[in-house]
Amino acid sequence: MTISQPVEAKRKRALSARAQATRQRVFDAAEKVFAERGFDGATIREIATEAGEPVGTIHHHGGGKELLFQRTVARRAETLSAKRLEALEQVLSTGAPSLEDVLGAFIRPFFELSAESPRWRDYARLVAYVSVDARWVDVVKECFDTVVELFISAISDLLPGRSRQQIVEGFVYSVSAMLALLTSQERIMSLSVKRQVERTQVDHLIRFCAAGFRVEGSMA
Amino acid sequence: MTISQPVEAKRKRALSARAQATRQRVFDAAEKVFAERGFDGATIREIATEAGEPVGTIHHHGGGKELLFQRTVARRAETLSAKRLEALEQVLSTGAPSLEDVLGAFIRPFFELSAESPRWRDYARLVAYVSVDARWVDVVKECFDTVVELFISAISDLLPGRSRQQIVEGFVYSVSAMLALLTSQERIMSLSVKRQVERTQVDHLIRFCAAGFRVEGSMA
DNA sequence: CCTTAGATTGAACGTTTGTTCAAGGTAATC
DNA sequence: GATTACCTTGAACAAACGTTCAATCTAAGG
Repeated sequence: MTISQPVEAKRKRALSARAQATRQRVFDAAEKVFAERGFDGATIREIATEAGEPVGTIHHHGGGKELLFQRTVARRAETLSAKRLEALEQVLSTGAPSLEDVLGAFIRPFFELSAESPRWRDYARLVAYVSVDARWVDVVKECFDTVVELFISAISDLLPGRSRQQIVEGFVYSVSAMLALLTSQERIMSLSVKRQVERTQVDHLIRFCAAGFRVEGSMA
Repeated sequence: MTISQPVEAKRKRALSARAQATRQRVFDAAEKVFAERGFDGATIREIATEAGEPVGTIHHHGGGKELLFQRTVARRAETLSAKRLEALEQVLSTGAPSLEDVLGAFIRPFFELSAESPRWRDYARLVAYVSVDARWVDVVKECFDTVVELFISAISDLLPGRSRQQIVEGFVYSVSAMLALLTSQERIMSLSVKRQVERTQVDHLIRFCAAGFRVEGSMA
């Protein structure tokens, strides 16, 4: 017996260019359909139609509906986290960052990506969906908690004396407000006039959250 | 032909005591299951099992899955709206209400009801579910917009000079933060220590939102 | 070249889905 | 007490669901 392979058994073969393109079509379609209909409302067959692939292919690349969903959420998470981390480091390197700077480093990247591509808008809605369903808490933790922890730490440094509990609560409020602006423009619009998320709205959101963080301590 | 009925054809007969009890069992079960699994994840059969009724009864009282869902959302809406309205009038009658008073009149009733009964906690989760899904915007409007309009108006009075757009945005952020506290305690807890929504957390939420509203105008 | 692991395809399977319906039960109304 | 309208019940149905699988094709490794 010749030892033609390392002891660690078999290595995964790399995806061919065609297979890689197929996989991307599958995940793009999954992202769109999951964002529109949620996990339970989406069907493998609708994803297959959207992707222009037969149903078997969805299962082959996705590994079943549940795993496909988790992978779809995870797929863009690293890109988003990297952008946030870069923005945070940029802001911390200035020496004396404001609360608005730090919150902006978390919030702005998502809006920038959303402005670039409708796929990122789908992803935003998907994340909002995931955040409201207790069933995916572990996926959310896996995807985002490392970076969230760094931001919580950075905010704590800016607000000495606040308990971790208070910082976390403020952060949860900020994230839910961010997702509300990312996804429920329709509701804002139906009660108002505008047609699109504008820079001023993101600025408003950031100021709103920063003020909320700062107020802690006053009042009975 | 004797005119035994008014021109307006047939009148609905009142529900018997038994039928009323059955209907309540149906809606209580629907509320619980919809809150746990969402619209698409819930099944009529699980609702039937939860209610201890045969499947046909669910359809009879609910009028089909979609109508049952809408009715389940609407069922408690009036109670909640009435409590909010009462609190708002109470606060406005004092002459010089603070922003915290007005926001508290909107936010506190939901937490008070949640503290009273697990059914209201189910309802809170249901409302959170509904708020994130564009498919139910009309239901949300129908159920809540009248009262929301009054609160927006009251807040506008307290913050003259702010555009309606800004007030609406702030209100949307506040509502999403409120729902986040109502439903995602698990997430707050997993990053923190506590075990229950406490009065101090509701106070914190209200101060957070009020500060966000007030900050508008400063900063570039 | 040959070999072989993976990718592609779509028909088929067993469940579960929301809904329907006809039969029987209950209680208001005259 | 007869009539009538509604409630209750569970079996039955067609459609849609996620998944499986054997056959076929593609292309990388030797």
